[in-house]
Amino acid sequence: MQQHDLNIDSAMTCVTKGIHVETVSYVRNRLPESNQLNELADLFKLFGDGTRIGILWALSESELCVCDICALLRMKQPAVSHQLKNLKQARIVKNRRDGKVIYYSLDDDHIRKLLNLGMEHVKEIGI
Amino acid sequence: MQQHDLNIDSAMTCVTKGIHVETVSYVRNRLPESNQLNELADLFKLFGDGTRIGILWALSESELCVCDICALLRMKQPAVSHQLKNLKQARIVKNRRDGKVIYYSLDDDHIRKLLNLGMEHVKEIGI
DNA sequence: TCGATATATGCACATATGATAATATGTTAA
DNA sequence: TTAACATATTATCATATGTGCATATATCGA
Repeated sequence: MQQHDLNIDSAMTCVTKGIHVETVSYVRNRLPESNQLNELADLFKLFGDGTRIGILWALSESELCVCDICALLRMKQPAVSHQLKNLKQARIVKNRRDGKVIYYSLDDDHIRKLLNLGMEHVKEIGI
Repeated sequence: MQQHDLNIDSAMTCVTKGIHVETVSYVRNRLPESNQLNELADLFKLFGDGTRIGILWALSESELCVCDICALLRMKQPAVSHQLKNLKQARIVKNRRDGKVIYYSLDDDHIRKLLNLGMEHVKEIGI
């Protein structure tokens, strides 16, 4: 069953047949702008990695220097620095320098809340 | 400056020198088990994609069938089904069948809270 | 049973991404 | 200034991931 000859999006079929036109337009009006949704996705993407979640959880307990994180998570220093850079660009973490040592901490209390809320979900789901 | 001759992790340097041993062990005791952290990362990973965030936000407004989502997000049906499958496996969405049509909705109110909390952060950060 | 429709699945491919090694930068102390 | 140390950066590579195409499955109606 080929649909290549259609020049409208083949995905439109059930709606052009009028299945849930009302609902779709209702939802469309309530959907944030796509660039805002993309920013939201980018935020969550940074949480979506075992390494970074480890870093974030650690920082939610205490300010830490790069070496502390390396030791804690048994990671190489460049890998940690790389992830910290990503987190910093997104303003999820901030840092301060004290001599040779650079200390990182969470930039915002939303981050802690997101971690806790996510963990609640994980604990309830993981039967 | 090579450190290859060390058989301990080269990342350990600043800690083995005793920089923040106390802090590191404090945080280590408060870190969740690594598989729990990985589950948390997997949860957030599913939020970390523009397509899926779109789907989730849409479902947070209303139950929708696959075709509705296709129309709303202008995506091909297989792509939507694929993502819905991922979301369902993680118990982020659930579905019900009504004849030929399958309706999807959020499985859990945590999901809505996570979306809103994340969006709060995005709105505050986006100068 | 057959055709139409709605959704799911398997495969292939292009892209994104995280880790590593090597090296650079910046800071302190001697 | 030089040595030592903490951190950052760059380039490379292997892997993960999302999408599209083709096709399969499931349900309904004739």
